[in-house]
Order: sequence, then C-alpha cells, then structure tokens
Amino acid sequence: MRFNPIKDKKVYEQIIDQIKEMIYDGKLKKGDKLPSERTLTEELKVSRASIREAFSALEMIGLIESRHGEGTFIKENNDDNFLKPLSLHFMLEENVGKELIEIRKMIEISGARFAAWRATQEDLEELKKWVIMLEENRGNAEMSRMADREFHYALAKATGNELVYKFLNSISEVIDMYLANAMTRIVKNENKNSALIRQHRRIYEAIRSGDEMLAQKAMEDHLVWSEDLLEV
Amino acid sequence: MRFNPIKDKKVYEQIIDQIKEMIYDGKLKKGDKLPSERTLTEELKVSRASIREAFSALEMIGLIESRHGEGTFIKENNDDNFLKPLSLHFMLEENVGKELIEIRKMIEISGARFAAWRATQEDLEELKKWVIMLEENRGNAEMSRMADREFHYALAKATGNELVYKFLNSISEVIDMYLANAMTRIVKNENKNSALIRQHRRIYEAIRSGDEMLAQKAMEDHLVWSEDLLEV
DNA sequence: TTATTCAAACTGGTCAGACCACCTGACCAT
DNA sequence: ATGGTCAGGTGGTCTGACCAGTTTGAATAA
Repeated sequence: MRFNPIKDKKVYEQIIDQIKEMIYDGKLKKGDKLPSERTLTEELKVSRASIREAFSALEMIGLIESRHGEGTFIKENNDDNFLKPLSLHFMLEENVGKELIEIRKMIEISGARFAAWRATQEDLEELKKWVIMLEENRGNAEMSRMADREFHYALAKATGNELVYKFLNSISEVIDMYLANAMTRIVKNENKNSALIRQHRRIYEAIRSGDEMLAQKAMEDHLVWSEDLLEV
Repeated sequence: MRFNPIKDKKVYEQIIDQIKEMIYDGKLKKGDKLPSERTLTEELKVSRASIREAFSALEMIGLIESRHGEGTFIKENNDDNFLKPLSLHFMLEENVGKELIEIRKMIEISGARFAAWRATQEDLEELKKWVIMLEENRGNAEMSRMADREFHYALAKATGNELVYKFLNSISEVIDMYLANAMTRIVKNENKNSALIRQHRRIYEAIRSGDEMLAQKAMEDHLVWSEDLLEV
C-alpha cells in the first residue's frame, strides 16, 4: 500500500509558477512590465501580501525589479551577478570550497584555450597589464592577490563567453577566501613568487600567440601548482 | 566632490542582510531554527509582512525552509537543486544557449578526466547501462536522447564532484531544448547513429580503464562532433 | 496657442490586526 | 500503553489602512 504525499503549495509559489510559465511561453520578455500588485490581486484572487511575497522571491534571484511608484519589471540587465545569492550556500557547505576550485580549474583550463582562439586586442592588453602588475609587486601579498584575481577575470572575459565570466565572478568571493593564505605564503618565498610570475607570463604569451594547446597546458600547470600550495 | 548613493534599502532586504551576516559569522548553521515570525516582529520592530517577504526570498534560493506549524529553519539538505532558479535567467537570454553548451563542453571535457580517475564501481555500471540503452534503441530519437542525457548525468556524478553534477543538472533543461533536434537528425542517419554509439562506448571504456587522457580526448571528440551537428 | 504648474490617480513599501491550518506537548480517559 | 482532547505556539493568508514615490492631465499662466 502506497500513499502519495499531500502537496500543499503555498500561494506565492503558485504565483511564481504562473510567471515562470509565461516566461517559458515567451509571453514575458526582458523589460516587460508586470501588472500592478493591486491588479494581480483581482485577477488571481489572492491578497496583495502573497503577491509581494512572490515578487520579493523573484527579485532575490534577480529576475524582476520593483521600482517604487513605477511598477514591477522583468529585469533588463542581468549585469554582473545574478548568481550572487549562491555565495550564501557556499558558506554553509563544508567541502564546497574544494569542489568550487575544481570547477574553476575545469573551466579555466578549457577557458585558456578559448581565449587563445578568441582574445581581442583589448583582452590581451588587459591580461598584460595584470602580469606586469604582478611583476612590479613582488613580495606584496595584497597587490599580488589582486593582480592574480584580475588576471583570471580578464582571462574569463577573453574567452568571449559572457556566461563564463559571470559564473567565475559569482564564485570568486568564496574562492578568494581559500586563496588568500596561499598567496601570502607564495610572495614570502622568492622562488615561488618567481614561479607565479613566470606561469602567468607563460599563459599570457601563449594566448597572445594564439597557441591554443600551449595556453591550455600553461593554465593547467599553473592551477595544479597553486592547488598544491593550498594543502600546505 | 563625491556623493554616496542614497540607500533606500527595503526593509525585507535589510532583514536578509542581517541573516546573511549571521551566516557569515557562523552564528547560523545548517538545521538551525530561526526565531518565529512574531518574535522577529518585536525584535526588529518591523511588520510580519516584511519578515515574510524576506523569508520567501530566502526560501526561493533554497537557503531556508518554512515548515507550517513548526518554524523556519536553515535548510539541511541542499539535496536537489539550489541552482534551479538559474534556468529562468537562461530562458530570457538570447545567445545563452550557445554559451551554455560551451560551458558544458569545458566542464565535461575535464570532467571525463576526473571520472576516469575517481569513478566508483556503481558509477561505471550506471554509465555502462546507458551505453547499452543507446545501442538497443538505434533509430529511436526519444530513447536515444534520454539515454544520452542520462549518460552525461552519470558522468557528472562519476566526477566525484557534487557541484559539477548539480550545476550541469540545473542547465540541462535549457540545453535539452537545443539538443532535441540534433538527436532526431542523428538517429535518422545510420552512420551518425553508429558514430554516436561508438563515441559513448569509447568514453565509457576510457573511464573504466582509468585512462584519464584518453577519456578527456574521447569526450572532446564527441562534443566537437555533436557541436557540428547543431549548426546544420 | 504654448508652456508651466500642480493636484489627482496611479504605482510600490510598510504596517497592524485578524483568522485559519498545522504541530507540539500536557493532560485525561480508556 | 493507547488514543482523545485541548491549549498554546507557529506558519499561511487576507483585509484595510497609510506612506512615498511617479505619472498624468486638466487648469492656469505666459
């Protein structure tokens, strides 16, 4: 004898489902204005409070935007961080740091290859800028960490894949926490600091010359190297 | 002269910030019970409606869970999919399909390598199961598509990285839409169908034998091959 | 006519209080 | 022990009110 669980979906969840469906069907597009809260009250026969609960949930994930006095709209620019709320999860998880670093590794290794293929002139200049920054700030953990981070962002941008950039950006906050100590150890050691700079320059040169496989290899070597330093 | 933007943060956003901070500081951990809505009403000097807006937002991203009659808790098991809301964004974007497929490619190519390294016996059996399913359903687009999808999920699981599995899972809905037509074309062509099966078997064999580089290569060949079919 | 003003009519943001539905635990009857 | 009852706490929902922005359009001034 089997029983099925009684489902008791909350009102605001059902509202979200309806909006979700309209997006599926293409009835709602970016920039579109949603009906006012009071209008929806009548059409859906629910209280304004429930509608506002649905809206605040959708606003949390960056899908809509409520503008006081104007109305509520499907968000136009998913500018930088629609993945931002994820960082909260990452802070609650134990092993997530290692897994995140692994994913970053997967994406960046292939990413370097894409970058070698598609990097624009500006991308190259940006990359070069941070390599130089790294060279000019030997021994400075703060600056080196910043330059390293920016280098990786620039590389993400150079992949020509917007989503790669956004994704790596959204997980950077958590990854940074893991890398901070490692960077301090690196810059304190003359040999390691040199290695760090050499590796970044090698990646940059490979991308600049358009050598996809070398870029991939250089990135992999770099990430494996820095991964080892995390364990210490 | 610099002005700071006038912050007019909504009440429910400030509530979220406070909860966020408590998680940062480690004062809130998985499974913890939050104060009741009525209690928070008094402590924060805000209305219950605002608190419920904050809670529904946090529930949307899967951070908390409200249980009727019991209370509100920091979610214990992020089991299923806290990345689910992302699919809504992906449906709104235009070029996101191609970019998503690229990211999938990046992750799966490296993922195959991880799988060759870490796949358990069950993982291998799961993979094998879907290869066989693919072989036994030549010409059947529906079943082939399903088997193909499940194979890739099984591979994601075999990487031993939970996050990889969850992430690929969350983007699968959108990717599937792009792959559906390609699969129909593949199974209608005897040669292509054979190639599809051969490629999956090759990936499986490489993983089974623990040959990391071959697994990576086999996966890359497969993805490049199927990518070309998308353009047709 | 044309431009300006400004009040009314929207919009979202917040609040207080009510009622329902559900869970828990204490107490009681069997 | 088992099951029933009841009270108190909790989330779920609704109503109606008021505040604070934006838009609109008619009355007014040029």
